[in-house]
Amino acid sequence: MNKETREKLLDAFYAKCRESRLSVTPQRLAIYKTLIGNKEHPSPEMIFKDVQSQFPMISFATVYKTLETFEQNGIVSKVTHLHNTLRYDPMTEQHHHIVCKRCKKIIDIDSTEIETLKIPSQVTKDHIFIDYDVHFNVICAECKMKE
Amino acid sequence: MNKETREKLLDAFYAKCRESRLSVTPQRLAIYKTLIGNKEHPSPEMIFKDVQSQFPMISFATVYKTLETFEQNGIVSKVTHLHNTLRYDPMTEQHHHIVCKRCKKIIDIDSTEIETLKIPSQVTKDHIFIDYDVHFNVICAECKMKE
DNA sequence: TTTTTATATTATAATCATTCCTAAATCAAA
DNA sequence: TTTGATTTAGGAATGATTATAATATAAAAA
Ligand SMILES: [Mn+2]
Ligand SMILES: [Mn+2]
Ligand SMILES: [Zn+2]
Ligand SMILES: [Zn+2]
Repeated sequence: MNKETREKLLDAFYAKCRESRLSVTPQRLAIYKTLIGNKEHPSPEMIFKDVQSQFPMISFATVYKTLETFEQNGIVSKVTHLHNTLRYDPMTEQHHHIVCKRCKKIIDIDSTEIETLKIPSQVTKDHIFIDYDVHFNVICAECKMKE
Repeated sequence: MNKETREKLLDAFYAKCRESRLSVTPQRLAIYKTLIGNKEHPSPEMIFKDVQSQFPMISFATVYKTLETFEQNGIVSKVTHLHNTLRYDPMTEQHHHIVCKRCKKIIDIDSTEIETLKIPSQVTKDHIFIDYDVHFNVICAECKMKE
């Protein structure tokens, strides 16, 4: 990643923080800098270790909290859905799901309702393709009402 | 769900167990029966509670182990991906991922490589649609080599 | 049917990721 | 600068999952 892209992303970070009324603390900046250009989709632990080298006093709780805050303000995104517990399905044929972000309800999608994706060459090229899953993230009717 | 469908699923269960050399224990049968026709995509805890009512001595470990065994033998499937730790992404624009089932490596897919899905009416009908994610599950080159 | 042997189960302890808590520190608005 | 709100560090607490080891059981063999 070149210097200008980096500068631009940093500027955008400051802008978003201002917009969202988030203080730009040294910890937050360090965490964000660790993420810029990071293609690993890192876990909180990886980020913690990374930041720790330049910032020995940082705490785990800060990393978790900061990432959560960043996500809520559109500064980073989460790759993992339904993270807190395992969920099983007796239906083993490929099908896809609607997932409520609030209550974690999972609903099957009618297979006829969704077109089949062509597998990108990037997938087949270097890897053994197994299958793919689509999650439609929503706020369900019940959760919508509760607002 | 009618009786015949149920019978058929149970027969298939016995067949799969025979095929995979899995003993059909009362616990396994009870767990499978709980799953038949279950549309909730239940967690191990939900399954445990359900089975417990007819099988008071069952242990949590049995439920976990059984579900894992079932999954490895194609008897049930897991809805949750990348379940054990959170993973973050500095790129907030919608894009999709290749995920290695073994090492949990996550790779971005070139947006130009994948067509856009039409949002099924089932999704928009009752829910507030937010976005969707596609995970291509693979065994990556490195993991393939290690075999 | 009995014996045998591998496999499965239970109960409990251990682990791991994540969240909670609180006093102290820091930020930014006035 | 003062002030009030926000953020942090550090450690304890929680909750999900996994490991362990002794006992029980299923199913293959005799
Ligand atoms: Mn399903
Ligand atoms: Mn990504
Ligand atoms: Zn909901
Ligand atoms: Zn891999």
